[in-house]
Amino acid sequence: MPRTGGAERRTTLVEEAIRQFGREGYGGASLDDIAGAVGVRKQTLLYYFQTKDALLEACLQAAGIRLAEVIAEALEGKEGYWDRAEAVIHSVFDLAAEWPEFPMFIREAGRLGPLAFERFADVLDPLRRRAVDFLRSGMDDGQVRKQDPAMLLFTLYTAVVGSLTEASVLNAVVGADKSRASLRRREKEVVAFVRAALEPVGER
Amino acid sequence: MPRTGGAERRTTLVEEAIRQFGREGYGGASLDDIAGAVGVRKQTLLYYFQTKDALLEACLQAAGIRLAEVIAEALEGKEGYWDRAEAVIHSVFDLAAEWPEFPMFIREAGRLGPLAFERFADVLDPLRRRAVDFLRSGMDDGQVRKQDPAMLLFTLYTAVVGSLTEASVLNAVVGADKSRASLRRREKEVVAFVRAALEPVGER
DNA sequence: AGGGTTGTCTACCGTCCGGTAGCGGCCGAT
DNA sequence: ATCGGCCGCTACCGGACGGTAGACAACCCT
Repeated sequence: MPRTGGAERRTTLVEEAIRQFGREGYGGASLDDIAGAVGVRKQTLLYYFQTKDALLEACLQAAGIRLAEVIAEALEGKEGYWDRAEAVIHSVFDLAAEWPEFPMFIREAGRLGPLAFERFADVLDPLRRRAVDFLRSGMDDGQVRKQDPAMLLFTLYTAVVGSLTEASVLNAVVGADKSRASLRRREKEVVAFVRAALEPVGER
Repeated sequence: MPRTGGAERRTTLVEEAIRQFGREGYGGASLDDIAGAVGVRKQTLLYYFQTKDALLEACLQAAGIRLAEVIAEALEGKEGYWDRAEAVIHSVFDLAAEWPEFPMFIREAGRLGPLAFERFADVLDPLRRRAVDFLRSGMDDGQVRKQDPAMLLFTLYTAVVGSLTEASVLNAVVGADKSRASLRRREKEVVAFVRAALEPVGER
């Protein structure tokens, strides 16, 4: 009933949609529930986004922008190969701590097929290129183990996103707990793992 | 119309359900489609599995059994830490090559919550324990970098399953192709990555 | 004051989906 | 030959969901 004003309502709806798409999956989340969670009727949601697919696209773009911001901010003023890699991982874990459904949503985006994922990835493309160049020059400098840099980036991605999204597996394998402390432990593990995988022979 | 005989029909339905649950997700796959794909009506499916949930449970158990078989077979006659780890990864990639939806289904199982995942993981629990012991003794022997073995197993899991399921990401990051050769390349990458992450200081 | 725009609502539609009811054919045992 | 269970079918139900139509209220501009 209260009129909140267009732009604000839009972003609230997108944020809630990301939460629910992440938790329930795109198919599993209903417009009714998303709208209800922000205190509005489905038809109001459909006023802002003419179709469920349009809502998804808005979510994908918003997620891409948000992630790009977070990573760019983490890179500011960081020097040295390892500092930068660690800062990126840390920033993503921070984002996941404050917004647990965010990585889930990204994984769901991948599941929805390449077209959907591109909407998200396009925003991040400059960062992707930067990361590949970063890894390649690290290899040239002898600070990173030599390998295909794009493939390495993919593997790093899967390790980070996986450790943020596979809660059930974590529970079954390790005996999880959902506390923030546990998240930090996982971050440390991923950082150690990645560091070990990155460092070249004789660097330790 | 043709009567195929109970047990055979059951397994055919389960296999098709795993395919569709993997591709479309649990919510996205319909009983009509699953039944239709094996040439039978939905009501016949419901004759074998009284409810969609029961079908899911059968799939989870079947998937657990299948994976346990594949891994156990891969471990037969293998000696040495690295041979065994590599053999397990290879066997999982082989399974994924012949049945691409299988890893997708496992990931979906994780998404459906701890209860569902346990149905799958319980079958694998002996192997899980074996893997943890294996990693721990490798650490004691100085053949594996020291760390929390359960956590390490989790990270290995995410790296392998991630690289098998995040096709859209692979496409966006590397410029994918879905050929079998590309799968082998990814396997080599994961093996190299894991090896680098496992080996202790000064082992190279 | 009043007309257009913006935002939210009620009411409804068509479709799809999981699940129920119940019929009928095939087949082996008696 | 017939009877009972196994197996597959047609027909249907109730509910959920995405989306449409249109009323109505608040606000803004002139």
